[in-house]
Amino acid sequence: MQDSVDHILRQWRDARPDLDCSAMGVVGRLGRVSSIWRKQIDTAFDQHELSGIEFDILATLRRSQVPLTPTELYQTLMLSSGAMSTRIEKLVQRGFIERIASEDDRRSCKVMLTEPGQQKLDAALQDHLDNMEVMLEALNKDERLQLANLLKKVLLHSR
Amino acid sequence: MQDSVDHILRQWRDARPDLDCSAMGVVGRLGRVSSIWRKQIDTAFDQHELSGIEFDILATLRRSQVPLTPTELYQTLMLSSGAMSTRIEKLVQRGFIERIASEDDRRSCKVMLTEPGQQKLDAALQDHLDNMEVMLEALNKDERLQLANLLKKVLLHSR
DNA sequence: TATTGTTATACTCTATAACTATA
DNA sequence: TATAGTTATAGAGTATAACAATA
Repeated sequence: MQDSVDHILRQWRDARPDLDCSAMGVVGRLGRVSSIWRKQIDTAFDQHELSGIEFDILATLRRSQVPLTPTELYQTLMLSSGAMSTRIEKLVQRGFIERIASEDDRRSCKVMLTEPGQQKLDAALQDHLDNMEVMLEALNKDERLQLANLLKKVLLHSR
Repeated sequence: MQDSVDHILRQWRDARPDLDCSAMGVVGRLGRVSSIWRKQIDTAFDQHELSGIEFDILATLRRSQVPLTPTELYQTLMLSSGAMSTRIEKLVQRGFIERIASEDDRRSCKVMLTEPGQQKLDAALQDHLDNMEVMLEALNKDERLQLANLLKKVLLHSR
């Protein structure tokens, strides 16, 4: 069975038989899966009127179980402080989070999930989990574990 | 050995012990690897003053070995016609591609690599291949094949 | 002086749709 | 009428840096 990457690899073999393009078989496929999954994930978030980053902010707060500062959030989610401020403000306006002024340091604040924010996240999270199960349908339990372990190996090496 | 996704999974287990978040172990890791690799790939392209899409356009023309129409290019690379026109014009201005008017259909044209364009692509491609070898360092031959095959299984199921 | 968080600015990239020329 | 390709417009998202308040 041939996929789109096999087709590309064949074209390269014809056009540049001198090159070893085997790495593309891995990197190219991972990029394509990521792109397809990204769209599918965003479609699920769309139904809750959340962007991927808005979901990530709410989810980070939810699983931490404690309020976090904007600085902690932008460092965790690898965004600039300015981009995080804008995102936070939009979520505040929609009533999903609140800023709580710090008592020790009057420059700082903590960002906390509101009750509607938690409900919004929990609903989106459930759909997200269901969605991921569909995305993984092609693989059985053992293959999922294999894939996770190979990716973990790459991650631990990259860091 | 624990990676960042293990940490997130542990947080979810504490905050929402009722949920099965195991799919995140696969999908989350794939997203992270993709994001890390994407940056590393773009860094290599940057050194040749090419964006990822500009590289893709030149590479598509190179491995096809024949001129392609803008329509074929935007369908292959999944961009809008407008976005493709803009990209093509920039590459024409830099002398990497040329538009050849069609003789049969005067609305249409073919996009062809110039000699400098081919040299630019070949240089960027060599660096890209070297770069991918580094990205895959963590995995041996057999593991790379396993990873490619698992991803291919996902791809064939998604299509 | 340094740091926290916000705001203003400018930039990149895109899709959409209007548009021209041709089929 | 439909199609190929271009152009104009507007929108989303970002990083950067200027900024105000506080440490």
